[in-house]
Order: sequence, then structure tokens, then C-alpha cells
Amino acid sequence: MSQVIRVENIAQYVGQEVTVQGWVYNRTHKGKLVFLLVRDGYGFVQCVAFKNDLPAETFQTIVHIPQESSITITGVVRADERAPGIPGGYEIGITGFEVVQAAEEDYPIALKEHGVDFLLDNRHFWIRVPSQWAILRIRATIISAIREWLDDHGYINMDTPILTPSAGEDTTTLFETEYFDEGKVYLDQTGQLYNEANIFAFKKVYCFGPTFRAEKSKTRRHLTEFWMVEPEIAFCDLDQLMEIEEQFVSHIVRRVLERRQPELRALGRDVSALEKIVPPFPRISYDQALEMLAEIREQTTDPQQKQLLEIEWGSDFGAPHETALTQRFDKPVFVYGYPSAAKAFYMEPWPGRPEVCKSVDLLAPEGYGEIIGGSERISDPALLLRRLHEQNQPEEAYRWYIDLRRYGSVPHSGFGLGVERTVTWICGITHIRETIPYPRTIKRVYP
RNA sequence: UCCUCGGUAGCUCAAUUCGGCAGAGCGGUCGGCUGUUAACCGAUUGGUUGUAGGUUCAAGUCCUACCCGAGGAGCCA
Repeated sequence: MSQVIRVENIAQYVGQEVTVQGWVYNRTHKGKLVFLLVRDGYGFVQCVAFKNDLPAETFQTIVHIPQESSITITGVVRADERAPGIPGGYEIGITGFEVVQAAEEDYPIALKEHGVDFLLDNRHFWIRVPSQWAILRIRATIISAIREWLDDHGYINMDTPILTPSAGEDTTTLFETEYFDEGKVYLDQTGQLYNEANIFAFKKVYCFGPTFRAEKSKTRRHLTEFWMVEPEIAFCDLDQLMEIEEQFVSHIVRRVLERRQPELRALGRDVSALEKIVPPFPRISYDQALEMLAEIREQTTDPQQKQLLEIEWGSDFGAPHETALTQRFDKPVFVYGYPSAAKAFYMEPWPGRPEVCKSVDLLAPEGYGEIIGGSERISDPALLLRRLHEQNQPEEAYRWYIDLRRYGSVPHSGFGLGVERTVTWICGITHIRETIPYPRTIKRVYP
């Protein structure tokens, strides 16, 4: 056996004999010639067998090898523009072939069109196909870029609890479970409140973990279990927060462009759209956004769309509004200064305009919409207490949270970035369920 | 929770206004072909039409109830 290579590095081995450990993704044969498309976890490479170059028995084995069989192939790498694959452009002329296991012949996923229902039921196999494999490789790169940027900029990772007491929020959107003799506890929706405690010890922190929402949302933008990274920064106001967010998001996109070109190509992603993602990002106020929406509604002829785009001052944007708005930009756009009534109680009021708060959402371009929600938090204990009462929140549950403001309070801000929505946008795909290995939606917990 | 659409072979779908033998392509298998890209050619394999009940000589098709899924809204990342 020659050196076992990773297919992603195949260009380094032209002219050499190498070994690939992997699986048969596709087989097609033409008389004395067989093409195998082999995946090794790192890429897809075409391997070619000529009858005259191999022992008769080996050739017959290759001709009949079932799809998805696990194999060890030895052969010589050559560049050939005709060769498909990821990265593609290289193929292996087979000199040795060993079967680890011949797969059963009824593998359900063909190289043909399939319906969503079928593919989701077979998610454990679906992740083997190039598009899903590419998306999940990009996801992993996005996650490592997130940690890399934060770790390099003075943020420390603080894991926040997943099992949390009620905190008095509307429990219909929380998954609950029994916790010994302590009654009900809930799966976390955010680590933010704990992170607000953490910054007073560590200054800049982030938590990164799964988040659970029991909302009965049934759209292409929702999962019941998703991953969110939540940085929180002491001595930081709303303007500084936006600067951080645009640097952060730009870094993530840049890393994907640097490290995942073959995967982006496999997905047919328009890379030029991603190359535009550099700071600064446009900033518009909620009021300006409303004016833009009014303009867009004027220009719309479709009566149904016109109705969907209706919005009154005070409401948060729905998906149609975000989509319409972001189609007008080729970079992510900040929308700041939302009505306080539409946002959480802990957001700092706008100076001189208490009906508006220092919140900011980042909406991804090309119609993708919200990927980040963030704000400057209230730093004054008396004001925080008043806002709690105004929103009828139970004071006792937030005792420790209010106390944070009594001992060295500072202006501070933070945000949450939804990993799967970011992956959806960067990959240029239409549905969030493809951005996580095993999606959990309101109708699916299998496999 | 509400609105819309759908469920027929392993998969993707068809089955004519008006009820009349359950079909095709793909996949799998066998054979042919030295450059395939979702190859092509020939043969072959393949069915509890989502479930239960009803109408009828006869139901994939009509009626009733239910189950399951998808898309969208609201809510959110």
C-alpha cells in the first residue's frame, strides 16, 4: 500500500502512486473501462480501471462493486480536465483494488432527484452526497472561524447552562423536563443573561452551544434545536457593537472563501457575492427601514406581496419585510433603533426617545434576512427594575441579574449569531434544514 | 394555532370530461460497448395506490373520518 492521501490534497500527488481509503459513490462502465467516483471524506475523485492493465479477477470485482462499498484503492494520480469530483480535475489510474465491505445492493439514495421527505428520512445517508457534504464542511469552517476570531480578539469562552430555571418567560416556547426534586427546568433559549454576569469577571466573553425553541414555527428558516454564538462585551456601546459585528462576520466569510472554494463551487454558490462582504456594512434606522419598505410596497404590483409588506410603526419585521429589504443591499445591513415594545426588556432606551431602544439586527443580503440580533443592555439598576415591572416580569427570578448593575456597572453590549442561518446564507441555499447534520424541526426527530 | 398543496413500485411521477385489466422513467440485476459526467443500447426485477369505513356489478379515481408530510403566516436566530 502506498501513502494514504486525502483527496482534498490530490493536486500534490500528480505522477505518484497513492492509496485512497473510501467509498464508491458512483460506478459507470463502458466495456473494458470502468469509472468509479470515490469519496474519502475529504473529497470526491474519479478512479479509472482499464481491463488490460489489471488481473481479470480484479477487473471483474471493480465492474460489479456495489454503490457505497468501502474500498481501498491504489493508483497513479494524473491531471485530467475531464475528471469530475471535488476538487475535480484529477483522477487515479487504478493499479490495486481491495474491497473492505461490498455494500448491499439496495442502497436507497440514487444519483437522481429525490423528494425532501425521503431525503430527510434518510438523512444518515443523505450527508454522503456532494451538496450536503459540502454544506456541512462549510458549516465546520464557519464554526472554527467564529471561535478563531473571538479567541484572537480577547474573548474568552464561557459555557452557560443548558438546563435553566424558568426565569419567568413565556414557557410555551421552552422545552421542559423534570429535574429531580426541584420541579421543572427548561432547555436554554439564550446564554445572554449569564454572559452579562461573566463580563464583570472576564470583560469579553462568548458562549457557543445549542439553543432550543419550542415554538411551532414551520418555515425554511426555523429549527427547534440550533446553534448560536453569543458574545458579550463590557465597556461597549451600540456603535462599537456594530463595528465588532461587521469585523466578525467579514472574517467568517473570508475564511470560507479561503478554505472552502471547492465546496462553494460544488454548491454553485456565486462567490462574487461573498467577496463583497467587507466592512463597513450599511447602517439604517428602523424608521428609515420603514420608509424603504413603504417605497418597495409602492413599486409592488402583486397584491398579495403588497399585503405581506404592510407594517405599522411599532411592529417587528416579519420574514417578507426582511427579504424585501435585504434584496436592496449587496452587503449585510444593520437595522438599529427598534421600538422598545417589540424588543426585550433589558435593552437600553435611546437617549431622548424612550419609545426606541439601542438594539441592532444584522440582516444578511440577497433576501436572507436576520442572522444577528443584538443590543446595548441597560446598565442602570433602577431603570432595569422599572422595565421589568412594565413588562410584568417577576422580579424575584431576576434578582441576581439586577444585582449585576449594583456593583461596578458599565455600559455593555452583546449579540447572538445564528449559525445555521449564517450557513444558509453563505452556502446560498434555500432551506435551513440542510445546514445541520441532523435537523430537528417541529415534525422531525428521526434519525 | 391558521391558510395552501400533497401521499400510487426502492426513487421521481403518470393513469383522458364521465369510475372499467396498475403504467413509464430512474435505480437494482444480467449482457454489450476504451473516456463516462444523471452515459448509452438490449433483457429482467419490481405494487396492501397513507389508514379505516361507505356508495357501486366494478374505486387510485366518488363520499366520510383520521394519519402523515411539505410550503407559507405568526414568533424568532
